[in-house]
Amino acid sequence: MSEPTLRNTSRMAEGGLRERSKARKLENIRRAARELFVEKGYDATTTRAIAKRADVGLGTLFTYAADKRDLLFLIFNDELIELTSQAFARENSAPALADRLVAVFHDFYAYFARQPNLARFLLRELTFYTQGLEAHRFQAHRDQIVAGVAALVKRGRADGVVAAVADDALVARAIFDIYTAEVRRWLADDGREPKLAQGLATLRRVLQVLVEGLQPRR
Amino acid sequence: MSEPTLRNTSRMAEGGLRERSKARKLENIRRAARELFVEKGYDATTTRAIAKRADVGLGTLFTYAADKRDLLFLIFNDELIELTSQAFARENSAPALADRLVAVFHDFYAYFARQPNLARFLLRELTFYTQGLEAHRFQAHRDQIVAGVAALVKRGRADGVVAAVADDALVARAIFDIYTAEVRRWLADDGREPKLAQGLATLRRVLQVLVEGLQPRR
DNA sequence: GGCTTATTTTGAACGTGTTCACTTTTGGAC
DNA sequence: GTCCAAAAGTGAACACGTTCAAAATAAGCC
Repeated sequence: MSEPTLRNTSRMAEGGLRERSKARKLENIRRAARELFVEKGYDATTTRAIAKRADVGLGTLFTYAADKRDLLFLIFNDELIELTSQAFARENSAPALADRLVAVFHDFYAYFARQPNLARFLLRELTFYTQGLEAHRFQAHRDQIVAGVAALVKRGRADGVVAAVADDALVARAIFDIYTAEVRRWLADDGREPKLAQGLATLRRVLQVLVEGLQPRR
Repeated sequence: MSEPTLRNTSRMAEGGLRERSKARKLENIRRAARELFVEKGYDATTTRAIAKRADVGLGTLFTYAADKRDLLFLIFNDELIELTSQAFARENSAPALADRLVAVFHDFYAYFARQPNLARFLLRELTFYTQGLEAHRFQAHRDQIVAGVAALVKRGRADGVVAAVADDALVARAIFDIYTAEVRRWLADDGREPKLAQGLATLRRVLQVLVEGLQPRR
């Protein structure tokens, strides 16, 4: 009665009906959440509204994301990862290290400037973001940025523009620290519309302090 | 009929009944909130519990603080301001600038290590904290820390341990950027109990990168 | 004292994020 | 096709932060 061949065929069926419908639901949720977050902002978007627009039950949301914050990163992790690979892909050989760094961070600044309100929530919610289905992915992304900066530093040594005593990872850490602090300050300062050029100019000035160092020349 | 003298006396009466009872209520709320935040943490403490312990109505809370976050800073602004003046008051003339800086930030690290869970919330909630009755006080406190660091840098120039091209304020900003980023990382990394010595050692290493600079010596 | 006005207090009511006991759907065995 | 266990979906229910119209209280004036 049972036909092994047919059974196999139906079994595989592009991952099965279940998986396909799960993927479709996830995509619906993604789209609905992105639209609403961008339209109304993070706080003003309710989980009920997301569920309604995605055409799923309210409870279903929380099988795809641990909580509302996780829902935010479900969306923006993708964009941030894409953004990071773009930022580091571009060739970049300015004579000054500070300019090479600013060129990389420019992409992040531009991305945040496009949606400053949402960016503020991103930066706020990522603080001590360790629990949640998307949290690990975000942490990995973060490490990748630091690794990219470290690679840039290494290349800088080869080019003779970097001659730090500390190892590349530690230098990258100092650079990343300054970036994270400055991007926060930039978005906090300019109450409503942050100016891209101004933010990058300030970032460059502070990075330049790091490049030059503080101690007297011997 | 009316006696001017008496009228004046009753009018002043140590600020009047109303003001005294307001001050007493505020003190009750402060105490209740501090106890509960320390006992149970920020999230687990409900505004209803604070109101109950302070022996006031629920709505009354929100005439003394704009929201729950503001309630947190109503308490910790006092401690942080006190902490800051202590941290900068101590005499401090180590030969290396990095050590002078670490000595200042040591007090902050120690304070956070004492209550790491609450510290995480403080650092999380202070991101883009501009609205609320206590927000302005907090921002002022923040500026005071940066100003203190700038003064320390200035003293460093006099002692010959600092010879940066950039002005003091900019140098202080770079230092403060590294501090804020590192203290966050420290509290995030060590899942449960952050190690004070380890955190300070890491901070020192990153600050040392700034001191030494990145560019080749000529 | 009484009377009026301004200030302060209050908790019921609202909208929210999240949970969980229950229902529905699916995949596979016979 | 029929059945069963497992997986996925669901919304009523809960606990919470916050608001606001109404009540209570204090101040000032005669």
